[in-house]
Amino acid sequence: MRLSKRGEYGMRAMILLANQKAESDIHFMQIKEIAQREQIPSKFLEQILLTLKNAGLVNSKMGVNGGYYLSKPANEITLGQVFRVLDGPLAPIRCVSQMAYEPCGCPDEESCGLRLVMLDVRNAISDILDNTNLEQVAQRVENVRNKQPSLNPLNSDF
Amino acid sequence: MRLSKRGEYGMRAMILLANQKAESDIHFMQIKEIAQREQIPSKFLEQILLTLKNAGLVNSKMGVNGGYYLSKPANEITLGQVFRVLDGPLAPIRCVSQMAYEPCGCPDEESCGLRLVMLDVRNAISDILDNTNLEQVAQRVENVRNKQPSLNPLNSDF
DNA sequence: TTTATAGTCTACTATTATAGTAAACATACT
DNA sequence: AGTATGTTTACTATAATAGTAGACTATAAA
Repeated sequence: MRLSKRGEYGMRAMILLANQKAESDIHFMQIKEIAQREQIPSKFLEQILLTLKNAGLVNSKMGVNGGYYLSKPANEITLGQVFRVLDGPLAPIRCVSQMAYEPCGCPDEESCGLRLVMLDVRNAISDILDNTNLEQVAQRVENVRNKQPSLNPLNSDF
Repeated sequence: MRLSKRGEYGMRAMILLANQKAESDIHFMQIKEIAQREQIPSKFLEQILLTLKNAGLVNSKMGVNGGYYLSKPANEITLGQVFRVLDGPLAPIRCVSQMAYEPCGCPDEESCGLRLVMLDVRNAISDILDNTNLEQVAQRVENVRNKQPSLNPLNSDF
């Protein structure tokens, strides 16, 4: 589980799209606007959104006033899904991956200490990302924005 | 958190060294032997062990009957330490890294939804790797080996 | 004191992933 | 018809990964 730039940009774009959806029901958001608001190179973002579209997570409309939008309600898209599309398996090592298992070459997988621990890690990651959807993230963002208008910028609990 | 081949090989070597230490008090284990038992290219393993030595996690003795051994008791070396030496920060993204923080370029870090979630992920990973030491891994391996003597047909103990 | 053994160090290579850029093309609204 | 938008293909530069090769150095036993 390491987030590449592609993954980071794609996740941020999806979260932004989820926020938009909450505001007006179907808003076509253009690459240029997303790129500007999230500080992402727009040509790179183009590739990323295309990948997400091919995976069925977003749709788009061409032409004037076109743009991108989530293909499903925000609460039906998990961060795990987005991550897997852009950065592959959640597992830190293939021998504990659910979606892309491969033997790693250790002499005995059953009693491989590394594998036992990494399986725990994979499950911990999955517990978070597969159980967090875009709506929940958008909600968290809003909570932070509302609850602290002017307190200590380093403190995130109040 | 993604384990490279370097990381995987290094972790497996460390776990093997931890097992050896339990058996005879100071046993110098040679690169060749580790490479053979763990199926690791020995020239690559050489580099990895050197890195671990420079980080102070193992020591070595040159010459006839030389080899490598853990520089500290197995219960004082965590998987987190080994991982960081070979594969860098645990965090999936730099903006939530404790050891190698860097801003990621989002417009407002405080209210970045991605960052909030990734911080949870980082902490979940750290909870496991920074609280698991080589002795515990060795113990887990032994438990598996003892408790299932003949279930797995690939088991090489019989 | 020679010799075999074992780690050390410096270079080099091949492949893949990352992070883009550029330009032609297709579609849809006015 | 023209313009704004997404689509597709092709290209590039840099870095990381996964090694390999070979010379060098230290140790201990014969």
